[in-house]
Amino acid sequence: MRADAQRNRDRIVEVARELFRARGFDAVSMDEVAKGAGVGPGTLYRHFPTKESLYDAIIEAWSEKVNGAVDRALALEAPARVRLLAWLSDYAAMLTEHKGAAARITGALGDPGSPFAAKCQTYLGANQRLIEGMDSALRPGANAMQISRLVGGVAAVADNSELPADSVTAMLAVIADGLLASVNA
Amino acid sequence: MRADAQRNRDRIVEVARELFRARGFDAVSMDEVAKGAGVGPGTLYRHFPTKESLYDAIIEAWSEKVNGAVDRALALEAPARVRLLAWLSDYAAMLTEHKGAAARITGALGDPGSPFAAKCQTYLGANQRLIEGMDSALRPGANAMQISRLVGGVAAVADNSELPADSVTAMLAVIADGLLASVNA
DNA sequence: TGCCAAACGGAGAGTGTCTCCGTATAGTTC
DNA sequence: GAACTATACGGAGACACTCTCCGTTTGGCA
Repeated sequence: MRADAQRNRDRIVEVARELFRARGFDAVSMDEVAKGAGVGPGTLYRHFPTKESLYDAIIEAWSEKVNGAVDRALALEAPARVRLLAWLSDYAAMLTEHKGAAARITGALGDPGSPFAAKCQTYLGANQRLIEGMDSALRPGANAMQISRLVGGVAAVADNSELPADSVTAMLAVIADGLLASVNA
Repeated sequence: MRADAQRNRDRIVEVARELFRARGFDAVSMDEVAKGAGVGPGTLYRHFPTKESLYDAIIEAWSEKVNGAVDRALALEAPARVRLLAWLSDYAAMLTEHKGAAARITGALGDPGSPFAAKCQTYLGANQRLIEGMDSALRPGANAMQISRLVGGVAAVADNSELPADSVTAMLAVIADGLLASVNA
């Protein structure tokens, strides 16, 4: 890649990350990103053929964080409930870090054609590792996809309504206890 | 209201309901609704100043269904878990009846300025009635808003990903068991 | 220095929500 | 039934957005 192209790409990602974080995916227009980065719309679309692909580039680094969070949760010397809740909280926090991300990523969980497909695989894999690491303390039937969707739902609602952290924690606690419940009916 | 205006309004609502149900809120344009109802865009906007207000008119009748569902759940001669799950399932089913509704309504839960504010009050009231009718079988801290959001989150994910009914039921079961869990940590 | 593949950027196509305003008509009054 | 007026109609178009095309510019190399 030519030096000027690399420079422009970097500036676009930087500007877009800040704009998306502050105001959310939908509320920021591509023209705005282009103007903020000092390039024309054509240049922006040369680097990122769709708005979603730009978004994907922005959350690139997340995947790495995910596995770290699972490792931390599994390494805790604590009851299953605490370890589970630690992971769910980290997971939800990562999903709500960027406005609009939770709904978008959770919606892409079952769609191999999505631009986020690779990230979804990382997430699902992380949940799978957690399940295996917890040695069937979870209810029968609990699986990575289900957990991802449950937490994704909570995160999407939290993001959408800008809920305070303790509301989110309380909802995640309900889910954690539900996942740990021995089904009795 | 003049007779022709009433006729047009009725036709618009009828056409829009069918279009929204089939293809979802975002995928249907107002021009399309206008054309389908045989009126001009100006007429459509005369009756419904925003797209959301049209949506609100369409889901008008829902509120009545909600209280019926609570009554049915409370009247069941069955363990708390069964009654709770019955209500959560009904609630989620109503939210996913129209594509896009779950996220929209759940997002409006805490926003008094939303066009859906009245409907949200109905939903919250229904959940409150359920809580009171279940005589504190629920975990401490569970409240109408929290339950609405939890179920809304599941419904939004289900709607977004077009999940089969049994997946939704499984997720609601997790939430129901979580809500019934005696918090032990 | 000259070349050219690569990158740039802006005009504009296509689509969406919503508005303005001249025209048509329902309902009332004589 | 005719005239009148408030009400409703409908389409052109303003404005915003995503994304494309293509003539122009420029970085990197021989």
